[in-house]
Amino acid sequence: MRKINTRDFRVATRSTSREINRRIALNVIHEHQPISRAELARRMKVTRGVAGVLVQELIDQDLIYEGATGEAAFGRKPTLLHIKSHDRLAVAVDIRFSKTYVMVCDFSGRQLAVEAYDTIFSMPELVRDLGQRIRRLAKAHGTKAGIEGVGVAVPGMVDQSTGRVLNAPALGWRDVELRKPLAVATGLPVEIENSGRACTLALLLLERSEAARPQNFVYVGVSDGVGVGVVVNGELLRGADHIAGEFAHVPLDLEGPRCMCGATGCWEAYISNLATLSRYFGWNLYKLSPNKLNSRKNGSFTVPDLITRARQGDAKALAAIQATARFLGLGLATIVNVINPECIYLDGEITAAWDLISKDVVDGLAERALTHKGGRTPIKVGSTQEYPRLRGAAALIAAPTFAAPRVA
Amino acid sequence: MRKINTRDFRVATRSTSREINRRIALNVIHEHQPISRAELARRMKVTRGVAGVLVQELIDQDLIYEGATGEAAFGRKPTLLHIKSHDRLAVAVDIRFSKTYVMVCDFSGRQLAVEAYDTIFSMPELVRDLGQRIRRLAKAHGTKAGIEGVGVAVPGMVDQSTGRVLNAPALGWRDVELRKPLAVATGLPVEIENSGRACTLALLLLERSEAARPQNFVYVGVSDGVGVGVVVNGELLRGADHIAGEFAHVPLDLEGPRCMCGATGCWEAYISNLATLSRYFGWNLYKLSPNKLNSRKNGSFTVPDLITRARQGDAKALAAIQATARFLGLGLATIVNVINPECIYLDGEITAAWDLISKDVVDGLAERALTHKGGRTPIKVGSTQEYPRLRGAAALIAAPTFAAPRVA
DNA sequence: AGCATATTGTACACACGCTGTACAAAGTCC
DNA sequence: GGACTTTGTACAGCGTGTGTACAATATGCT
Repeated sequence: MRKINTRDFRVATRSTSREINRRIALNVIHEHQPISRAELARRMKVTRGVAGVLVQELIDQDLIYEGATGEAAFGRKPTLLHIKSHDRLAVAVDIRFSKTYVMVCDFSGRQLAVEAYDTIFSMPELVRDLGQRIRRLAKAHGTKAGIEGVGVAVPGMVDQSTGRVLNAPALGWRDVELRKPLAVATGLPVEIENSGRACTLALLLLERSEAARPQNFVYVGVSDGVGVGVVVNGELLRGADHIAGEFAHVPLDLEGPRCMCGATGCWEAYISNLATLSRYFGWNLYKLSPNKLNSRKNGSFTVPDLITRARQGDAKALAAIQATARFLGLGLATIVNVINPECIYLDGEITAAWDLISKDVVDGLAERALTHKGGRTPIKVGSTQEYPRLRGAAALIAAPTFAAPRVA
Repeated sequence: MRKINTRDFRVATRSTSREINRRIALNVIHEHQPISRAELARRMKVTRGVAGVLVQELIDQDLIYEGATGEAAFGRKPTLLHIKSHDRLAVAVDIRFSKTYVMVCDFSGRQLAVEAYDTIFSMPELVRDLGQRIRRLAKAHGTKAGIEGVGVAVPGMVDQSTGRVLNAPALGWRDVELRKPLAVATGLPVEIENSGRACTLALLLLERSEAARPQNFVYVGVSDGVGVGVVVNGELLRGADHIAGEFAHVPLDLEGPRCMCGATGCWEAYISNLATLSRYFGWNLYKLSPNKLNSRKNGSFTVPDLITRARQGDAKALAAIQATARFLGLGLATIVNVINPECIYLDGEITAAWDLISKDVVDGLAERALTHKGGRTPIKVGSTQEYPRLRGAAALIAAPTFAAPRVA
């Protein structure tokens, strides 16, 4: 039951129905490709005539193509339709504290080239360097259609409408303009987004492996920080200023350990990789300044190393991981009580130890979930794909193709 | 950018455009009534011809009517259109720990009759009694069109799709079926909803006083418990099992005071009326059992009394109220960081002391808000209407008239 | 080979809905 | 009374889904 926005609505014209149905057809083809016109018509519950017209228009728009002839037990054999994603290219950029990754890929996420190098933090230099790399990569790998855009994933809060990075403590950025200068330097459309939310977009709009992907889910990526993306009714929750979904800084305890954001007791301060390592090494996060927190992350001992020790029988290592797991579950309970998603996608280094921690996570979740069913919200662990952040960045460019047209 | 649900979509038919535009017209008329066909056409940016047809259909559906002739400086005078709400009636029910309220009202929320009586907690009796009252009221006040439905607001979690009350600790209900038996007892359609969310629906879809009502906002009602309703993109956040938006039980401190829900440290346990009174009287909520918590609420000394004492110079009373205000603000910060609404509607007894507490609330909010702008999210205080919960209950019946048609 | 059967894909008449133009109705100003 | 303005309706035109018909293609059986 959605309210019509009486100050910003779209009246239906005589081409609105076609726009809607064309987009539905594209999504059905995307999910069930390869698929024939007749099968499309059955799934859409329209006549084959209309399906044929919709398909022809999508072919004219270069969004799909006719592939080989399919098999059928009886009757005329169908011509199968496919999404045209192989020769549509995007550049994906993932800027992290340690490294910056740049990838050229097609709209299905297939990698053509990947580069990684030490992140440049100062702003004019970063744009100049990144612009040169992207132009070089575009020249080397661009098809005749060229690169259609640059998607950038950043560990921080981004006003996606203006392309400004509002606050990225891990990079030391505050209210930095990035989209416009990078667009000028590359000559391409640029989209910037928080890395967790970019991953969420990739899950929502590009992933087609899992047939039953829900319209309401939450993505949680635990790494140096905690990135969260919320999908409500098939739409990424953005909020009034495009900064919604920051569950990472919801407190578990107002007087808890210091967080990189400056506050205390944030969920992130309990479950980030740094927090897990701190438990093992006995660092006192309550007394560290935000600057010193950052320097700790440069250590050579990582969470995967900690998991290895836990598997080798180091009881302290196991205890540290399981303590994180409990707090992870307690924070997920907040997400479940507030968003009530169909499922939660959990990603990050610590998920490699899922067999060791799943009980603690689920127990923590059930402990504070308000309903029995909420406490049993399915948690799907680990990304099947390499470079989830880069896929997310690419999704920023590729996803709008499949989005529903705005109506009413 | 919304994803099309490929397992549950609606293809546009040749009447879809008309459905969309008719509903837009209804909403524009609702917001700007009285309004002429020509003015409607200008606001919708369609020709007067189409507007005329849409209006005729809405008249045929008995949703609007032609009123008096309006004034104009030049030219032919317009016939003004109005929403037909006066002879469309609903019954609203508000079940609370202390009293149960029943109201007959029209679709604009205008009261025709109100009754209040001690709440019956046991289930077959409640339905029998309520059914009798509603049938009697319907007979006394029903027009020829009759009553169109019964809306019930309950302090607890409700699966609005099945009409079951999943958990209402204040009433001692757990997984209670209410909609179906009440529908049988009254012979009317019945809708059940959490009281905070019902109020939110009323704000979203019925209130037309405030021209600039946002599409993204949060309602927070502080009373015996804390009711929260979240509106995202003009739609009430419901979640997979219709239990989303429970910010009341997000913890401020995992080890905090005992809450009626059974957990500890919930926001509600810091800011409910009981929590405020406990601060003044020195009750230790950490050590009280949930049962005893309930009995405390029966006391004759209320928050309004406490506010009176604070205004009379009772420093302890003022301190208790302001401590609540600070925690109120800290919890609002979580809402702002997670939902990022355009504004927050705050209601409840304590808002009568807004002049005494606004600074503490805003300071608490700014303290943990992740962005400067988020920390300054406008807070709109107090309901202009009497019986906000009853208006919310009525909205359950009246609101669907104005909802956007589902498309794609 | 020839026919019945089944499925795919296209064509066409028709109904429905928005668009743009024209015009009658109604009222003000000079 | 005539020029002008605004409201409300009528109508031809075009876009789009609906339903039916039919050609194209392939299998199975006689």
